[in-house]
Amino acid sequence: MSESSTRTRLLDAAEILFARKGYDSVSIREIAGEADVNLAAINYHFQGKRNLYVEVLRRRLSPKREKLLAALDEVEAAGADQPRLEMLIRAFVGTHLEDALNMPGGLMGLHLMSREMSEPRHGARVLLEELIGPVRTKMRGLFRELLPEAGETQVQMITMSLVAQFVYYAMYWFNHRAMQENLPEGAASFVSLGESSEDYIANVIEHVTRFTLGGVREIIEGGRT
Amino acid sequence: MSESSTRTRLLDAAEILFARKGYDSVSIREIAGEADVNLAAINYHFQGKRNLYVEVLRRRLSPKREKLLAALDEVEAAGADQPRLEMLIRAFVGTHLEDALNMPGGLMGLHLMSREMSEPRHGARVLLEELIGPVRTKMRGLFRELLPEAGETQVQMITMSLVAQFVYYAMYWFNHRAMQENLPEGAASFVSLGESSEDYIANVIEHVTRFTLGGVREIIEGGRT
DNA sequence: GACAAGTTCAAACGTTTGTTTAATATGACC
DNA sequence: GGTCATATTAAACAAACGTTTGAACTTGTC
Repeated sequence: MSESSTRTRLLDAAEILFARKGYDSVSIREIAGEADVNLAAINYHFQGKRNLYVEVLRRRLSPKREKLLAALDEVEAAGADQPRLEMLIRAFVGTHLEDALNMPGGLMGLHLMSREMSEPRHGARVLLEELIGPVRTKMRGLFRELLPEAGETQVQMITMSLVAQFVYYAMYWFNHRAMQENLPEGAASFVSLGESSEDYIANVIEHVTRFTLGGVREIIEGGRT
Repeated sequence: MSESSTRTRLLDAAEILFARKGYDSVSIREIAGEADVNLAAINYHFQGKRNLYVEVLRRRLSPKREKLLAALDEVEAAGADQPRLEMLIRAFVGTHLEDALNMPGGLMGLHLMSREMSEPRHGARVLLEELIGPVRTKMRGLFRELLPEAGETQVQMITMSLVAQFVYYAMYWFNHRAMQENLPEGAASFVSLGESSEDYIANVIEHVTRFTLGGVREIIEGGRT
């Protein structure tokens, strides 16, 4: 059935389980079982549970960082006649969500990063060093160029509102089935934004982009009727 | 020192620890130790760890629900000459964040609910039944009244973008110290939005309200140059 | 003071946890 | 075919987990 290496099978199984349940709620026996691998293989290949977790994160970081920086480069290179602010927002949200769709395990990777961002524990250091730091530096530079009137705090909060949205939407995609199951009988049903993940992601990208665009305009130019 | 009852001390300690680390990462020994209470008291008063968690959640739900519904009632009663959309958004965000500030343990309660929303596990049912359901019903009604042009999906996504932001800002408030500590030496520092929690909450309320207002306008009225 | 209900306590229960060990299997190279 | 590094395996390890037990201790009532 699965011809991939023990190491890869462990990473794949661990990624899914960590994303779904969180670090402490997953036992290495569960991971080994899911990967159809002997228990001790985890410590042989990764020298412990924590390092397996870090490696799961790390595997997604470099590709994602490169894609993000490349997408931002494109925005940077665009002419001033183009809607560069909208391009920036769409590139940022789209890159995060789309490679989550196209890459095997990508959605899990995004979900895992979202989880780690809202509860930084075992992988915060590597996440900050290898992904968030470089990307945010470039994002800030672009924002400052495109929104020269904006103050430093405004740029920070705009970025947080932007990140907050796709992090939340990513988490929601994973959790809303479980939530549906837990629903009491009479309760209102939850949001359903497309049957497939393709539909969902496309809808979210479009919505978050436009919503953020409006938010930025209100923050920067607002108050002038 | 602490004259409160064993039961209350357990709820207080558990709330802080569950919010900070998550359900599975906290042992009942840790809780009992923090509350300065014997280990077995947890099972005596709460019949188990899971039920303690549910009771921690439940303690915050009713007051929060009443405050939210009351705040929304005020908006509903406001005259059409007032900026009711802005009032609605500000009431929703403000109620969530402000009673978190004024109530002892309130910030922990908000953080705990944020966590449970992004990772529904042990308390999802009670959270949905007792808080989210009734409040969302009223929110939807108000949105439909104030934004008659908006479709059902638009209202849902606007609400999610709104919730996403203050959930993220609540989490950020709790985590950014830990993140700071984990920062590598050369890395860029994180956002600092006010020294005190009062400053932080006031800034966040103002920002999220205006950002969301702009987002809503763009979504509903946008596309017409 | 004695009884009863409610509460706290130290100790132990059986599981499950992450990790380690030592033996075995596998595959490449000479 | 023998040799060696790499990889996998079953078994065991101590530690930590949630929970239970039964005795000790309060507290209120007569």
